[in-house]
Amino acid sequence: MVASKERNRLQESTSRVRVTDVARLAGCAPATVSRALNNPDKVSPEKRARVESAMQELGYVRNYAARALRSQRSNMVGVLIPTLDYALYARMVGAANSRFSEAGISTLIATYNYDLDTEVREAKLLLERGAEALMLVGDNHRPKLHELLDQFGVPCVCTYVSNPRSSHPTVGFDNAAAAAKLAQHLVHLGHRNIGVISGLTKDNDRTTERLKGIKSELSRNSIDLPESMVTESPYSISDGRRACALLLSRNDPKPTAIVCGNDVLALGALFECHARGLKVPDDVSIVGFDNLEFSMHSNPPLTTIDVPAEEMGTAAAGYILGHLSGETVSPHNPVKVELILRESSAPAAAKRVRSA
Amino acid sequence: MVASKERNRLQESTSRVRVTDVARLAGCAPATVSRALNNPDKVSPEKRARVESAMQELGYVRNYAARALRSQRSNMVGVLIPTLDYALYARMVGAANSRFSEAGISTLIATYNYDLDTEVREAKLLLERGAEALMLVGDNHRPKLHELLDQFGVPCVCTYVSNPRSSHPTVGFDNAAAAAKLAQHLVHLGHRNIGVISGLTKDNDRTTERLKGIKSELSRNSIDLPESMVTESPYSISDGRRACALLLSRNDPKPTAIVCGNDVLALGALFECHARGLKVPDDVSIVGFDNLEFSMHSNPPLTTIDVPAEEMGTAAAGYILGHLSGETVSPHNPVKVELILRESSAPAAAKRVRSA
DNA sequence: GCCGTGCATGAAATCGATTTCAGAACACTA
DNA sequence: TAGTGTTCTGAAATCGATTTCATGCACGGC
Repeated sequence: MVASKERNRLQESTSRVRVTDVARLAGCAPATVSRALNNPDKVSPEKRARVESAMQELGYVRNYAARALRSQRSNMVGVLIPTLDYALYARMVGAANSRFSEAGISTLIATYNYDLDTEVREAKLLLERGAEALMLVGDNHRPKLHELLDQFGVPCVCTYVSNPRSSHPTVGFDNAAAAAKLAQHLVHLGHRNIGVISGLTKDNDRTTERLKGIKSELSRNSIDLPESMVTESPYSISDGRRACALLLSRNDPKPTAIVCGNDVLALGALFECHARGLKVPDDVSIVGFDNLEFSMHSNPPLTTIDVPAEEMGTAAAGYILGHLSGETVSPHNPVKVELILRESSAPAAAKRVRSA
Repeated sequence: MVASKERNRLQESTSRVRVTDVARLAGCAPATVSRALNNPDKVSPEKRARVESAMQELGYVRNYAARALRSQRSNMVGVLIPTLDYALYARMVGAANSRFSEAGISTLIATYNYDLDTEVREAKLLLERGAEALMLVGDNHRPKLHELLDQFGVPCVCTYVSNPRSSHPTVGFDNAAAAAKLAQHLVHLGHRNIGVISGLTKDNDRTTERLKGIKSELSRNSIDLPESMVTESPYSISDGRRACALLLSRNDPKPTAIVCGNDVLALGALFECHARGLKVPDDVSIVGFDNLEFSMHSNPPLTTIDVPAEEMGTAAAGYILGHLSGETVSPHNPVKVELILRESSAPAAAKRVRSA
């Protein structure tokens, strides 16, 4: 019988069921229905039961637009990332989304393809949509973006970076320091001719910082890094190959090691070396960044920096949720990035031994 | 002066600027402001200019909740996928999102981790949020989900599948046929002992269909596929390795070829073969599915089925946009999947020659 | 010179849930 | 028993933009 009633109702349902309908059936005021929904413990158990069964019977579903309008809370947050094509961003968003979802918050997603002006436009849209907070990537944004955020009184959190001096909350790590660690590792192995395949640095403080970290570490060790040993490349395997080919085509001092801006580039470099008959790590050491899934399986497995994408996503979401519920949350949340030593890097000496 | 005014206003702005404020400054009615925003050509150029400058001056930003409530249009669509961890889904969502974004539509994202009951819950949430359409993956969903969709009168599109008989619009391809093509390729190469590493088939019609396609193609060729030659595995490289190890541990007739449910599993299989000193494709042929970025670079490059994720995302978004703007759009939009022949598959004979 | 047509405009109703405010019912204390 | 709280409830105002409906105006045809 309930089933038939329901079928009936579905067909009738040109106009949606509203709180007033539920209230009528439950014999109470709309206000009570609303309370039963939002503060169940403020409603007497009997009334609550009546309301609940009325909702059930009518197939009531909330209208969040109305709710958002009146309560001034959208229960949505915006996630603004460069692209979903890069696994680490996608995974970070996935993790954040799970966390938000648990808290009854929906995720609005927007991408800006590494273009900061697009980022501003998308951010504005997210704010108009009522996003209660914004999750960003990096700490380098147009001032306009922060103006908007201020205007709306909407908090944000910058992921993938850690900068205690930043006026914006961050969840991430020090890209320069992490990259320096990588460079240091190669230096300790005795490499002196080091090439760099950086990600594109335009509008991207993560790649910029990584490059800076490498440069400063090398100069700290009085190692020269000529401009011709540094290339920039988009994040794709093929581009990594191309960039590697470029570095290896140098005649003077060929690099005995190459630092890559991420593992995708490193994988490309690995392939290029194979293709040229260069042995990794005997002839060239290759190190990456990010520790993607395939990196432990590549041939040879990649020495890299492990970046805990899921952890960052979860932590960023946690920060936002805490902030939204009025808790005092520490604005700077570093995550640990680790140097993962695998077989793609080895002492520079090894090469000399081989060629001897 | 404008700047100082603006700064002032920002500080004052405890209460947000509304259409009535803009209207007052522009010397017109709120209705006109609304029209200037939504149907610019219904407003005289002079008024429009006045309104626009007033909006500029006050820093007006729309309140989409109010707009959505009154106009019954949220300008949001929901994207409901198993996970963002798998590159193909992420890329598909990215492409769809770009298309939506161009059309002024925002993307609400939700994941259900391959669990159809979670999918229903998340779908309900998206609908409550006002999603005007839902983009789904696969054609296998709980009836409840479609009931909800019907109740709300919200259209959906199922991606990754193509099934003209389905009552729901689809954008994708015939997984069984595509997988059969893969199997056929191996059969044509003379393989008779074929192993299968399938993705998990629970609640997943794509993997189920692929497995079905392989089975039927083999049986069509009178090739036996014992249960012990079929394993299921989550989508990770390590799991792929494990599954491959399992298949190779068979003693009786060892497989001379392995069909994998996707390229991640295939890559795992490749690694496992290397580890065991088996040459691919001389000792074992390995074929994958999806044509991920790394697949053309693996060693050897993978024979696989190319699945155009971006194209699917764009097409699905296109379908939804068309449907929403009242156009009559064809409900079934197949995308082309191609067998990509690379070096990971070779005639079965090659093996006998080697071992001879 | 008059009337019908069409366009720009404004006043006011409206979308649907939440929330404020005030009142009722009840319990508990002095 | 009166007084003081507490808890539950309902009526009505409210969030902010859109949209309907009606009006005024200009224009062109007859």
